[in-house]
Amino acid sequence: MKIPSVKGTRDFYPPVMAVRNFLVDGWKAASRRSGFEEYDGPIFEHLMMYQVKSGEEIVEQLFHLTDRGGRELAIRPEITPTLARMVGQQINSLPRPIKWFSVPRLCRAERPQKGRLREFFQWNLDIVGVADPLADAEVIFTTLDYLAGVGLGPADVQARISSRRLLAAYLRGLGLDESRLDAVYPVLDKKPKVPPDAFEEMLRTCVPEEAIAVGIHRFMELTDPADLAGLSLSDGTQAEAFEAARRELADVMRWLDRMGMGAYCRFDPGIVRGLAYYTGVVFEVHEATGSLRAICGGGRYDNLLADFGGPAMPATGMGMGDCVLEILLREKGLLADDLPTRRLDWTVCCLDEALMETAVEAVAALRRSGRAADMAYKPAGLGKQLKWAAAAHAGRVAILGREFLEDRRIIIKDMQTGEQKGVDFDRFLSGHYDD
RNA sequence: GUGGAAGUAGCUCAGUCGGCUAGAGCACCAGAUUGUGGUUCUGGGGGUCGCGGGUUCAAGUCCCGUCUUCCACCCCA
Repeated sequence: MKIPSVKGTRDFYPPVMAVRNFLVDGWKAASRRSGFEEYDGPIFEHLMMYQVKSGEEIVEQLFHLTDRGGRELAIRPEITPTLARMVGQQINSLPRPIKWFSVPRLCRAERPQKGRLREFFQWNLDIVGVADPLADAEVIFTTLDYLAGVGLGPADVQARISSRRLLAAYLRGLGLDESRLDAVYPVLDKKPKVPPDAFEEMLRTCVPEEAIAVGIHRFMELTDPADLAGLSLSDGTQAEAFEAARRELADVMRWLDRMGMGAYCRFDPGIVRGLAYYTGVVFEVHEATGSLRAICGGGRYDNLLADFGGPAMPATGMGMGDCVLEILLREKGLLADDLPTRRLDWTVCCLDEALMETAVEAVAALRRSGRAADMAYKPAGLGKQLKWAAAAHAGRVAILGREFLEDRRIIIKDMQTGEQKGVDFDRFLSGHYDD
């Protein structure tokens, strides 16, 4: 009986695995360049962990199971709750600042579509314990540093940055009650994604008050953060909060400019982020034409640790999935379609059955010395073996043939230059591989 | 969860009005090739035509169901 693969999953055959490694290795390298440390957690957690801050619908999109002890568990759909748990458990002994990254494998029981599967990898960056806008800027910088490193310029991708705190202060300042904010966020989040009149209708349904709706429009149409100063709020307390959030956002933009990423960044009041998760600066990186879904998203979530029963602790972070990124890189021609699946320093060509033992000895010696080396299981024509060596991206080839039978010499061929020379096999075997 | 399209070799696909033993290219394996690199030529393996049912003398082809994939919604931590 033939068993099919599971809906929304991928098989990573070596060439596909090479692509995945290309993405993951790049993520890890960028993280380390910015001083982040790697962590990971278990692939499943108590179901409750995801019910704490999520609604029914999100729980429906979890793969959940009951273990033999009756525990309700779920495969992780994100790693931030795990991070919050891990940090909370050892908060008093962890050196600060906590700058951690991870590339977890995540699962969500959603319907697969372009740029979204049921199992995927996601690069996560988080800085815990730093309220300074410099930390937000550093998360965004590291994200952009990676994207720049794989060849995406400011004409290809743009970081759209805004602030939940700014928006909240503004909405309260317009007279919108605190309790209604969570209902308004998803509507504003939709603005760039739906036609103007559809947005208008959603907004009016949610905010019937003419004056408030007009005020929201004024805010949503801004493009220059400097214009924020021109928005006046009659409520003194909110005006103060608004001003504080405005400075904070301006600081983030200023730091990013200093970090050489100014061309990638712009203020976009349409960046709200769907759920009531974020508390301050929020951002998304989009492909310039906006044809794909967001490449990544993140922001400040100062309440999350406390929500998970930990201490109050400021935090800011980012998540980037592999699916959309791969589509984008492919579209832009930035993904080689022949990434090597292995890279050998040496292959050994054995041309004579009588030399098989010597060939195996040579391969093993190379391997024991730390070099990647391989050989065929049976002697074969030199042409065929060189073809195989080229396909395996071998740097050099050691040829065991008639020279060995004559006077124990082997031929070493450099596959880049094509140059070759004869060397004494015993000298070679005693460690002179690179002479 | 809703709607649309598609499923034929490992991959990309052809297969006429329902009619002969279901084909091509690529890939893979072997040989030509008994010592020099992704060339060329020859040969080979590989198919329950997604699966199940129906109509028919006859189904890859028509009908129904189902599964999977892709696309658009819902949602997006």
